[in-house]
Amino acid sequence: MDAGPDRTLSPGRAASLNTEAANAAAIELTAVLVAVTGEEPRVLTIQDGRALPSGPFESAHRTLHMGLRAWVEVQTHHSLGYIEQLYTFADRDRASDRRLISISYLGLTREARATGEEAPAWRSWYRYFPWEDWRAGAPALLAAEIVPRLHAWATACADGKARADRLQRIETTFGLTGRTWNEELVLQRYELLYEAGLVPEATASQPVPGAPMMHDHRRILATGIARLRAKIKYRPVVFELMAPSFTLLQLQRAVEALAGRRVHKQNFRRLIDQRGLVEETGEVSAETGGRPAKLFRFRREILIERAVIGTKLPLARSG
Amino acid sequence: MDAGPDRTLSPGRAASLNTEAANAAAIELTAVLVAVTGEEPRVLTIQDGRALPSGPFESAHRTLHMGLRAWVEVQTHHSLGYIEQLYTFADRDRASDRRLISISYLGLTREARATGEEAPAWRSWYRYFPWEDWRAGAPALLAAEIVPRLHAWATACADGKARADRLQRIETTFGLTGRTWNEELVLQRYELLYEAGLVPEATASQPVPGAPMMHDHRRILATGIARLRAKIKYRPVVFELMAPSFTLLQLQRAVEALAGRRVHKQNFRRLIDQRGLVEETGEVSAETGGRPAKLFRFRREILIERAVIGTKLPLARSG
DNA sequence: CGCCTTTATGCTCATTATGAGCATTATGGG
DNA sequence: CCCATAATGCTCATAATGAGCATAAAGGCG
Repeated sequence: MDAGPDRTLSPGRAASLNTEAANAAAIELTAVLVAVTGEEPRVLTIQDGRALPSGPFESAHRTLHMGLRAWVEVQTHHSLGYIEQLYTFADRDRASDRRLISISYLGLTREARATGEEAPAWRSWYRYFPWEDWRAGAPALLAAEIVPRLHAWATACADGKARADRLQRIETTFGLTGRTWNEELVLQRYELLYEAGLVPEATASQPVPGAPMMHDHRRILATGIARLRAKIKYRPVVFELMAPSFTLLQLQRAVEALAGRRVHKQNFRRLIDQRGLVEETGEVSAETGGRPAKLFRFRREILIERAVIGTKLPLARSG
Repeated sequence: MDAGPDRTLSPGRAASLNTEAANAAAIELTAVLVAVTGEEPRVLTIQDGRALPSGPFESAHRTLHMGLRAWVEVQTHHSLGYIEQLYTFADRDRASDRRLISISYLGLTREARATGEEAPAWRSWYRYFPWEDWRAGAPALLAAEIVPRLHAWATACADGKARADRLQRIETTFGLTGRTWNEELVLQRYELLYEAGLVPEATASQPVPGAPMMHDHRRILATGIARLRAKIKYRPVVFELMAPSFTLLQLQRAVEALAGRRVHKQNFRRLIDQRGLVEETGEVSAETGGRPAKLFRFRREILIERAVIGTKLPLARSG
């Protein structure tokens, strides 16, 4: 968009000016497919966990949504309960100067045997972001390694103003000194680490723990996790990750897996039935270890009954 | 994405398979630029209000954000305070079977003389969505025309199940029979009207009031309005639309203009200063008609102090 | 000048939402 | 029968939210 003041961008001129752009750009779709299995949030990967499933943009389907949905259902043998566009990355490629347009999607499903030549596999997303799992308290990794190294990076900054800014960002995104941990800042934390040269994608030397991915796939994954962590608080999307019937504790564990933190059990239950999100199936599950738990199912009707509802998480410090 | 089960989408194969796709797709950017002037939410349009500024995707800038920002600043002579990606539409064009990729952005700024050969002009967004302005109560248009015609459309449906679904959607998206109006459902309402054939974009006969736009620009605008209405409730973005100093009533009017509804004055003030979003400039404005109002400025520091803050609107039925 | 209109501000109150605990109830396993 | 493990039921204190009432400060006007 180099248009000067007299070169208004307009649909009418798009066709004629577009030739160069269309030839210079490559388009691909990238999917962040999430499932929760055994209290772990998992993401579908390929290439031995080094990439998200993605590919060229070509489809007989009328919309991207429909194309993606069809593809995922073939891959996972499960219907894709929920799908949402994440972000379109269209930055000029540093190497080739070619423009790569990457349209990313977030999809929620249930885990199944994925098949394909690229060895698709479900992996816990905390493999890529170990510092994001606070379910057992603050990860030791943070105080032991990440924060000191971030501080070192900030302090090494010559310019005083920039140094103060960096310190400020570290404090807020990682919830230090009095501030609280905000589980939604997944992307900001990753980008800070990237900027500080502490991830393999940015540097070769001495990265912080956490498996890397090809291209900017870890950034896309961070975007997906952040979006999902925000979304579960006001939309009943967790249910797309659950079996048809489940106990309230199973539901709670799924939420905790996604949020990376514990919630207060009784308050969680209060909230769930206040909103009328579930109904009893009439059966109970005896496999819980203690008193048998009632089984519930999601009241899918409410998706149409109310357009926007809340499933706010009652967040707590302890379990 | 016609990939069968054994044709995993992968980055590695993207380049080779991509040729056809790249040639078949045209890429353009579309901007929803918003300002608030004289208690009206306004959007920058071209072509006598029939289109949003948009154009081919070609830029010397490294990222789309940067390119868009530079372009808008040249056009509006104002810095673009806030910019965010809205959505990427990439549906197969009904006419040409060519794929048109349209990446849309939402930008907040302040109104200025826009110049250009396409006659850019700021227009109230309620020109395009007259039913979305509830500041003076429910628009008469709704009960008089829209709802009856939607009901007629639903009732004309032969299939009983589909008819019930349509009625249900009408009730919830328009907040009928006991439900309350949800100002965030801008897109859903527009799409319902589109489906019912009540907008000029979908049909030639007897559309409902509300100016149409070329292509799917009114849909993009609806997306932008919806996003902004949601955002002002938890992010202090309104300030990007304000002059450097303002009275609390001016701030409130801006929020009301965007939300399309009135808020409770005292509660609004309580909330604003609870969050510490503003500070007094020390001056007062005498042009308010009554008692002079203190002038405030946005405490821009808080954008870094806290990563996520709330500017929840205290919504009320009356002013 | 005193009254009225208009807007700015300060405060109170009822209700609801949220964060934390305590207590009791079922089951299966020593 | 005692225990550990969960599932559930309830209570309480505090914060957040929706509505009003009351007072203060200007300008316009008879």
